[in-house]
Amino acid sequence: MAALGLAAIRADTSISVRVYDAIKQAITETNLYEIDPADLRLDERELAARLGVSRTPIREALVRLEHEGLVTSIPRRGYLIARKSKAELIEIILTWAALESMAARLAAQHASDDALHSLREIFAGFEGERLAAELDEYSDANLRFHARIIELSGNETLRRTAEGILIHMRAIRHRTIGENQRFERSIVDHRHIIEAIERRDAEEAERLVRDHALALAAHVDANDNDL
Amino acid sequence: MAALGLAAIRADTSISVRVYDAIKQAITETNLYEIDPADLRLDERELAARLGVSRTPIREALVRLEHEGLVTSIPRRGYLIARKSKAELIEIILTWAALESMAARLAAQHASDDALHSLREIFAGFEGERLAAELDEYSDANLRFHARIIELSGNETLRRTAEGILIHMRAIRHRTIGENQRFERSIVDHRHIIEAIERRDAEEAERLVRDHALALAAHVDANDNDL
DNA sequence: CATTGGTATTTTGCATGCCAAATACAGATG
DNA sequence: CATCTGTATTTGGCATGCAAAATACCAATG
Repeated sequence: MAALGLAAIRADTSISVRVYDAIKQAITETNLYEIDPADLRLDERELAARLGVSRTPIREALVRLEHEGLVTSIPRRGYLIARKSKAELIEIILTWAALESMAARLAAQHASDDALHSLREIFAGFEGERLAAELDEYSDANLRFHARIIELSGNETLRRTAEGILIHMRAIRHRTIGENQRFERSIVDHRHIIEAIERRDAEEAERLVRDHALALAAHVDANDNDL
Repeated sequence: MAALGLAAIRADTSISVRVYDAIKQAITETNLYEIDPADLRLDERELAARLGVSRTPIREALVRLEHEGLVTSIPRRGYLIARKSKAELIEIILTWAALESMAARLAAQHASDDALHSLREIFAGFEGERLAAELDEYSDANLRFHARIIELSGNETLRRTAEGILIHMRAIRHRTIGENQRFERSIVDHRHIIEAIERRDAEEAERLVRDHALALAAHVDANDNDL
């Protein structure tokens, strides 16, 4: 009986988490900086009507999203999609730098060789001229690389903490990777990071990841004045 | 008219946030590791009755608390106060180490001299024998010190991210500070950290804060086997 | 006596209704 | 014509009701 190895069926897709996912995805896919400010407003009743549910799960989802900083609540006025100022974007990058650099340290110390190998695979196929041609795909790989370092730390608390910030990093990457020759610098940095982790040099891996992120912060600070 | 300097009255203490605060405080003040496991259960109706409100704000508060990791939700079963395993406590300390060390770097770079001065004031009066006598107060000062470093970073995103972890740190501190001669080591570490920040040595401040936290993690790992 | 099957009870998840706060707007007033 | 005031409308906050899921309990059966 117990030999069957059945996985528990999870009917845990409650309406409120589906609403949460739907709103989160909608926000992620929208370029927040090119839409009418009036569209930033999230009307409970309208959301409920469009998703075909009542207002209760909508409100629960909005409470969660507010906690992640994706929406802001104005008491008695409702919810707005949160646009980040340039100063806030820099704060986000620095916070991410803190978490990812610690993750790199932990990954170098504890992750298995097999797990580390997955880091190289992310960039497999992105060599030389292909890089510039498929910038969009590279930008995705870029994000996956940094998220993977967090995962390799094996620290679930760290991962969950970083998860709430990753979505904001996504928006930043898409807006900065295309500029000048940042991707050349980027791919060199990544190789050095991988090498440091693979040789189990925790201090160096931590330092490289932090400096890589700090450079991004400095870049956003110097450019991107249209935020 | 505008000369009166009136502060906007904030009726923003909605019931749901007051419920949130009340439950959070109740959890914080309880020694989770010495109570009957049956008392870990949070009954929506009971909470609503005891706080004199309906279940709606209770649920909103619980959703927030779940996001912070203070309670866990079991679908269709309700909410439980989350007890942390020893492994989870170590994860929490390492995550805190990541955030606080970055905060120390930023504080050394950007905080004003006046602001930095507040770091010394926290430990004013804790000298020599008074230390051992009033361990409880020292433990509080200890926490305020580390929280203050986060604040001095001037990074609001970092502060909010760390806030959700601080409450777990509180539980850890209370359980470890009393052991052997940790507080002697602790107060020396703190002095070095303050000095590094004051002399604007960002790299060293970051390193000292991180190592201080890593030492705590190692201590919990080696001792505290009764978790 | 152990185990299974069914029923009652408890409890969460969602829907809906009401109320109060905030805004928008129009009319009045100087 | 500008401004102020009162009213209507919109909208979020909370209470409550209902249904489904999960458990607890009990009886029936081998």
